[in-house]
Amino acid sequence: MRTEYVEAVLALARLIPPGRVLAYGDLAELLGVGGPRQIGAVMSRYGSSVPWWRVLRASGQPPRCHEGRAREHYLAEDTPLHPGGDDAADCRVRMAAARWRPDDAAWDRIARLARQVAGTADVGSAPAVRGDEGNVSAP
DNA sequence: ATTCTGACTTGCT
DNA sequence: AAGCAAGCCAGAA
Repeated sequence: MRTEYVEAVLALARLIPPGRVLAYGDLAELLGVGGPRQIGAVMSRYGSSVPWWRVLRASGQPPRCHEGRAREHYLAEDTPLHPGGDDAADCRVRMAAARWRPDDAAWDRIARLARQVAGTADVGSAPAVRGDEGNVSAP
């Protein structure tokens, strides 16, 4: 696993604002390299220094074996949680509401990171960004 | 080279 | 809603 990839993943994780989250697959898609499992591998090994709880499974479940610690952060950051489960260790984040939508400035940084991991010789291979797909469906 | 494994996803019961 | 199977991407044995 290339160092630049790790750095990019960690940098991207750091970009996620408090109270918001992103799925492993989202990070992989944003970087345009690798898959969800690669993100998971990076987070597992190097994620301790970044807000790892803001990176979770697409289902809204926190990383395995870290539900308890993750939940404390969610409560502290007012991350939207599913009702009911906000009492047990199996709390789930409401992805529809909590999923981070990067602003223009963030997109710029993300594109920079993507270019960085794609190798210096890429021809504007920005990630398959979806400009503004609606994912915030307010219930 | 081949097989196993994993902080994953998706689709089908 | 919950469990299962197959896909997927890379690193390790």
